[in-house]
Amino acid sequence: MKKVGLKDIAEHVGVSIALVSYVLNGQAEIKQVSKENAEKIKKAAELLNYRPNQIAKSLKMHKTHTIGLVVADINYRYSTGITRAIEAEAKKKNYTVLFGSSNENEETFAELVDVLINRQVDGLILVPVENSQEQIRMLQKAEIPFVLIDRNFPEIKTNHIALDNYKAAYTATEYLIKQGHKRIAFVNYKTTLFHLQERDRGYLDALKNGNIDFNADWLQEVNSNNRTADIQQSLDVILNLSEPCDAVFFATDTLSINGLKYLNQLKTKIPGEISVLSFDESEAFELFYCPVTHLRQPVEAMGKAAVDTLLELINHYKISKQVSLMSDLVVGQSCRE
Amino acid sequence: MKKVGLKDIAEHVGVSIALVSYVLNGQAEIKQVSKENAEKIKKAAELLNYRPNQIAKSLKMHKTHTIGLVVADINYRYSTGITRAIEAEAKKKNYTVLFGSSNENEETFAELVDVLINRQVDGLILVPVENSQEQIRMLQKAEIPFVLIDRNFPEIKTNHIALDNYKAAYTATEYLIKQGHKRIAFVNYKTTLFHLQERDRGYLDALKNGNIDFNADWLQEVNSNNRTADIQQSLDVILNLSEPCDAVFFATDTLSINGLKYLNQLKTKIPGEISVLSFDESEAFELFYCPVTHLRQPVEAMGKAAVDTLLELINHYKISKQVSLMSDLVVGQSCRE
DNA sequence: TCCCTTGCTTTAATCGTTTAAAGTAATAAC
DNA sequence: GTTATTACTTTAAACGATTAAAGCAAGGGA
Repeated sequence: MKKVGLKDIAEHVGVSIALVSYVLNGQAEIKQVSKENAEKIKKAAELLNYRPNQIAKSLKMHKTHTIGLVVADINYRYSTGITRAIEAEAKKKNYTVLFGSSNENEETFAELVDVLINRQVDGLILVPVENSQEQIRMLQKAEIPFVLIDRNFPEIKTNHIALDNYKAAYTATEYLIKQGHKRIAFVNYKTTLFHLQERDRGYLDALKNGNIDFNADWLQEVNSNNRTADIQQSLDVILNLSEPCDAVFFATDTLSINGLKYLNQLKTKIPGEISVLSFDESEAFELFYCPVTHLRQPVEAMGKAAVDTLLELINHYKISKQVSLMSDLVVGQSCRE
Repeated sequence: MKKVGLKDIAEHVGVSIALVSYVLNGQAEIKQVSKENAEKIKKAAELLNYRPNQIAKSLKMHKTHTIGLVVADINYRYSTGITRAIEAEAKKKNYTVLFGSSNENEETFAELVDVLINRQVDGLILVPVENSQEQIRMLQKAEIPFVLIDRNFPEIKTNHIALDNYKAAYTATEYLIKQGHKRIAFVNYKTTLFHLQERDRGYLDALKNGNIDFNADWLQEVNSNNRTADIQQSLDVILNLSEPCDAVFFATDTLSINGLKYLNQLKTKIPGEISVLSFDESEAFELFYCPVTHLRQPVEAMGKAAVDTLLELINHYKISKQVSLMSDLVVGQSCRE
């Protein structure tokens, strides 16, 4: 079964290709196609099971109705959430999503962006990886519409959608203080990523405003390529201080999962011996013996905002938009009351 | 910054477009392009930062170097695993993956397949949903290269890659019997999907060959759109039989997670009061108080097999390939020793 | 001198669409 | 009875690449 094109329909009906195109694009009225022909053309298209060749259309129209999405790691819960949200929103707007996962790797990220551009995506939604500033600047110079999501670089002015990480971390820490915790640890990645540093800042400010004297041992930094061991070491430190911590706040879900696994191993009782609070949610929390109190990101809203912003950019509204969203604190039973 | 095309390079160097095309496609030798020009052209391409327009190329070549992937639900652990595997393998072969999630919905599935075909993907890798037989037959009639993965319809002869579900369920059940269990329940979805029915068959045959008299109450069927409640009811049944079950085998990870949550709620001790075995793994198992014994699917091998098979089909080798893979039994501590 | 290679380059058709612009009857206006 | 208008329809040039086929010098052989 060979592909049927406009030509086939035109021949079948006995009119020109142009007429067929007009009718099938809903321009029958404006181009004053006779009702008779319009009818015949529609029937023939149906009969021959015509599928427009989007490739040809894209070439002519300089629009592919495709947006490219690069997430940091498809294995993150955040990634599947945001992918789903973006896909759903894009579909509503009649766009297709081409997507890839950089696995937090700079080269892979650059490659993916390249592939997507070569495929003529109309725009990009990106979760940038560490040290991808040059790549981002390149996109700006090339005037390719894009919006950053989840993360951004404060030194580069971009359109981006992100959580108010400072406030989120602040709120969570404040919550722990209100619950009566006096020695709150924070486990974060050692990173140059702004959004994670903001979480540090929120944590520290909340302590200060809560009149808690910060002890440098409380802020533990984990190296992402030595995660498991580093987390264990971090927890060993905060549990064995002369005054051990009574709460630990993990800066991401991956940190939480690893941390909780180790705490399980140590048979540390939660929240009896230590309270636990996590940034981001995880499917794994569902089966933990006590529901983990965590910050939930509004992925649907983020996805929608990202797609909306990108489409505005694509449609040549020269806009500058920085959307900052709030997280919800989902109270479980992993923090002392 | 406007897009640079072959024309721009040609003008810059002062040659024809054809020459540029030859050189940039590595046909310099065979087309006997002078070294001088070849050199100049390559330099100019670099200088102007030329990116070939894949759309135009695709239109001419009738090949997009894109494969379409439709998974059942991006939230399944299996989906992210297989997506990753397929992406990686496709990348090696220089193909891009366009993907979508049907959310187990028949219409969404059909729509996605349609969109992908309109985008002229070279072929499709599909996890078909229930009642999508017509859609599959349509693809065969249209001679569109595709391979089914994870699931297939025995009544339609297709190329497919799937687990040997019968053997996997058989092996797992046999394992439970060897561990001394006498009353083994199996919780599965109520479904017409062949691969899930095969799991039933494996379970039943293992019981028979293990000389265990099957009790109809042991095989519980859950309605997927009333999952939570149905699972609870199922567990209530098997736990409250005059002779309660001493093991429960869940047919999928989603069933396991829901089941374990309920067992947690009931404070049923695992494996003390009941042993648990799960098909598929889940991130959630990591934080369960005892590691869950489960069957692990070889997603990497499946992804590779799917891509390989599809590319063979695309390259006009008219093949018929049904790949059946084995799962591993990952022994945890959720089954009585 | 004429023709045939050889070595290199250009011309032009093509892929399947879109869409200005031009063409063509029939009807209306003067 | 011309000319204008209306109501359609077709022509043909794009879009940016690929690639047969044709073109064109310069050198070699007769």
